[in-house]
Amino acid sequence: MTVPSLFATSRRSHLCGELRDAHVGETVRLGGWVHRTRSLGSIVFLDLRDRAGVLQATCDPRFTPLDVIAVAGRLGAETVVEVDGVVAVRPAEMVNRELVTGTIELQVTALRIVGPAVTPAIPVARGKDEKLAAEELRLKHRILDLRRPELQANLILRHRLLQVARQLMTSHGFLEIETPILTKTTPEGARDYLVPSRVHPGEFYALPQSPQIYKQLLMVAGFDRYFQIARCFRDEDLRADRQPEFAQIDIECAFVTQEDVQVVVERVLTALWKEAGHDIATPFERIRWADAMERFGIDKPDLRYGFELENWTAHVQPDAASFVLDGVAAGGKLRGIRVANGATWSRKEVDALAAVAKAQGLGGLLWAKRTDAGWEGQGAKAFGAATMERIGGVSGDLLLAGVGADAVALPAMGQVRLELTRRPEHLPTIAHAFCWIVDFPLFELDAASGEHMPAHHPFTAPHPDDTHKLETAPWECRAMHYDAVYNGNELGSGSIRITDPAVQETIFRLLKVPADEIQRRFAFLLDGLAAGAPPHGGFALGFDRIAMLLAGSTSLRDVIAFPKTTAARALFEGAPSPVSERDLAALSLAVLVKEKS
RNA sequence: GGGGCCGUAGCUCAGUCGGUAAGAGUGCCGCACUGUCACUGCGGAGGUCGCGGGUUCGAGCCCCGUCGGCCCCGCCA
Repeated sequence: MTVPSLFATSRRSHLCGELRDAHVGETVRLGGWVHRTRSLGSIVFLDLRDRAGVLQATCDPRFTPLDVIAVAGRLGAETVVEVDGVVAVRPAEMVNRELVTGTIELQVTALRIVGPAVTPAIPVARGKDEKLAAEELRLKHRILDLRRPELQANLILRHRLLQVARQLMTSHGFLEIETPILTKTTPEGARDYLVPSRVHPGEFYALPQSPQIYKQLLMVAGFDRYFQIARCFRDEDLRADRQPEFAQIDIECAFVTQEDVQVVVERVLTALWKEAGHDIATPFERIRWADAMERFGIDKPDLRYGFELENWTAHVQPDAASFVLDGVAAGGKLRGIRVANGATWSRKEVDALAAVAKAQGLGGLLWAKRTDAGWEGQGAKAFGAATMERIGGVSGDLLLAGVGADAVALPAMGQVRLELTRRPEHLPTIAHAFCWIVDFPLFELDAASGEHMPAHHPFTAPHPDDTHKLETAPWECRAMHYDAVYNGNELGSGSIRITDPAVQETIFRLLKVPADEIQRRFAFLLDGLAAGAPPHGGFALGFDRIAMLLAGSTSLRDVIAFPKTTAARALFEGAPSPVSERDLAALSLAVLVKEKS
């Protein structure tokens, strides 16, 4: 007898999928779902499935009562059964190498149907080339979809990652402290989910967009190192990598510098990647925000690829086309990308890239191909021979370029670069490319309103070297704000916070937040800062996104048990849904729009 | 708020130029089968072509609207 299974209960001895050669000869009792059946008449094979895997249970008249074989032969998929039997070695020629349990099988002696199942609306067991059901159906019949080994593996991985994060944080002296879900609007700038108060008619709680203010107050309260796997809610339009509710590994610590926080975050990420089977190197490369924009045209560069942006402005010669000269004279820059072996691209392929650049607001994408015969292409004409000479290139090169102000040309060329990295012939040079983006601007211009907004949130401390600019040139201030970036994905954001009430007031003044609004929204934070606040800072990691990346998936829905659709609906449970007039009245609410029929 | 793709049997899909009777695979039901592993063989049932309107002698196919799903922009860290 081997060691008893962790999963043994009064009704079973093991999980189906945990049995191995070492269990051969043991009499076991199992419970599981009928994954598939193969009835040969007198012999029936059942694939029994549970969260540990699939095991073949064999019903054979040599060891199985005939009435049991009869029942087994008519079992429908997804029926829950309990079986008794003996673990046996399979004959050598009957081994199934595709199953972890493929060298053994269960010789069934008894079988009970404990959970009859209607025919599943979408299949759980799938053949090798069989496609998944439409995602709409998978979300509607989520319990069936969740039975699929792939999603089981994803949620099991997610669990392990959560435990690793908790363990790492705890071992570094961080305290897990929960903060309210029913709270007050927070400063992230997304739309809030609101919850009406019954006892205070006309008043609403907001669900937290993050525990930002609470975690700062916990520092003021003396808890020194805090973390939480925090649920956050943002009422914005969704994407494959955005859900209306999501989890953050939320971190805050006192008496720290930016580097202290980064070390902790690097340790968390190292532990998480390790748990998923990857060894990564620390410290991560630090890239200043301004440099990231210059080199990659984006604040979350994918460092697995080259194609860095080049500044060719100084190469422009007087014989270049007038729109190039005018663009440069107006303060624009010439930003280019060099694609080795790109000269063989078709006009159609280049035009597709140009469309990407134009969609980003660039006037047009200039291109030039270098062949043995020399330069060709509209870009070569627009620049002129002298400029092309100075830009240089070797035969086979494709040069791509855009002229314009940094605010337009850099992001546009950054998107062109991203398109280049997506081409199948461009393979990543490394698997895991982490970096820190540091020295973000404190403010950014909001295109819609023309007003300055906090680049991160209004509690982010100005960079100490720029604090003196707060009065003279505030929009040039850099911030103590840093992002962790992985393979072109933003994993999280953090900052050192303002602890000087005078600086905080200056920021609010610059943002034109009216005094009464400051009082209404942030008094409890400002009072906290006045009550003796330690220097502090923190970070928030997007946990779902990390789980998605480590699961090798491209959608958050694959790592969330019950996710929402892109229209923020829950198809499985049917939320949101209308409520009765009575319920509305109790909340002193009235619905203005007609219900959809 | 905007753009794109999709919606035909339980599931995955085909359905040509608008034309007689809307098909396949799988699943489901029935029968046979003692070593299968996406078992096999034979037989059968199964359709509001998402929904509503329009054009037409005639619509799964064309047009308008609408609902739902996915992807993207805006928005959102």
